[in-house]
Amino acid sequence: MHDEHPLAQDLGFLLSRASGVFAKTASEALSPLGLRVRSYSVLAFASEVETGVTQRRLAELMGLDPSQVVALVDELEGNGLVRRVTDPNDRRSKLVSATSEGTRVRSEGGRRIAEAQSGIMADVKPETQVELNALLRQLVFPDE
Amino acid sequence: MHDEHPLAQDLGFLLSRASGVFAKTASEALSPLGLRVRSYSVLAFASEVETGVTQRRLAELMGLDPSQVVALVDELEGNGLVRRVTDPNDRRSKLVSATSEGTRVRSEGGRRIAEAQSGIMADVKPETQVELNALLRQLVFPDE
DNA sequence: TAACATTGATTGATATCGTCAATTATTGAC
DNA sequence: GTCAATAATTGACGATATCAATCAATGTTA
Repeated sequence: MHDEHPLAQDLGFLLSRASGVFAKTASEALSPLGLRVRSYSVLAFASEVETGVTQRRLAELMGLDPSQVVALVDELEGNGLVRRVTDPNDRRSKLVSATSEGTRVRSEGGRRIAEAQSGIMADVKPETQVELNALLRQLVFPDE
Repeated sequence: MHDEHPLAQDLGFLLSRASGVFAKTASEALSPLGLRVRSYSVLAFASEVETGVTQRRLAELMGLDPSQVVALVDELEGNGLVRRVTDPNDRRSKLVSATSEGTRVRSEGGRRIAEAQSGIMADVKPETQVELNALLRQLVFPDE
């Protein structure tokens, strides 16, 4: 085992690079749908719950500044993929939910991404993939 | 085990978020040195080999467009942390190498990052960390 | 050797992303 | 009823990603 790279041990560096590999693949897979990776993520969260998700929660889930969520939802709403309604229980919040068209596009996007990325982890044992998934989830969402 | 998040299974999403956690930590750790994460990475690679690294190679290692490397090296050179000399064997290439000051700053940066990130993986078994490292390396540098 | 394609570095343009400060509307607490 | 806290929004600015075009040097080939 050689480690000529000084950053080969640097987990942050490796995560960033690995993330880039996936992001690039996903980006190309989504491009025909007119979606970016970010937009797709928002759409996916908005598709999950019938009643919708607040933008505050979206920012939290995605690790974004709330102001970025505004722009993302603006765009998706403009394309008719999500709707944004004031939460009747708290009129400060807006509930973002997918339209039927949004739900359809989200599914299509999910399929495309899965297909495009299927090769990346092909050499990795399934149980290792499961372990990796659990590890990252614990790291990203420690409270859940 | 509940997975309320639609993207909880999405490895690309998790990698991106995890990468963000590390990047933010590293960024704060490096800020007192006047370095960004990217600059530090370039400096680290430039510190590794006495003779220096070509910018082409830097772009490849870091997954960047060559034009981004130009700006990064410009900045580091301006701060006296690296030097850039024409490769005598191929006058198209520039060899980037760390100055003595650059080597010192790189060490200091490495220490700061390690300290700042020590807590993040504290709950993860050492052998799992090793496995994760190997997995990501294989994914990012499949040919090495 | 002269013509041509390729490569490495560079510049510039454009779109996206990250971070912060400030504002407005609404809610909660005292 | 006043005041602090919260959710969304806008605007600004620097950082990042991507791409096209240029220039100098090298490699290829007729």
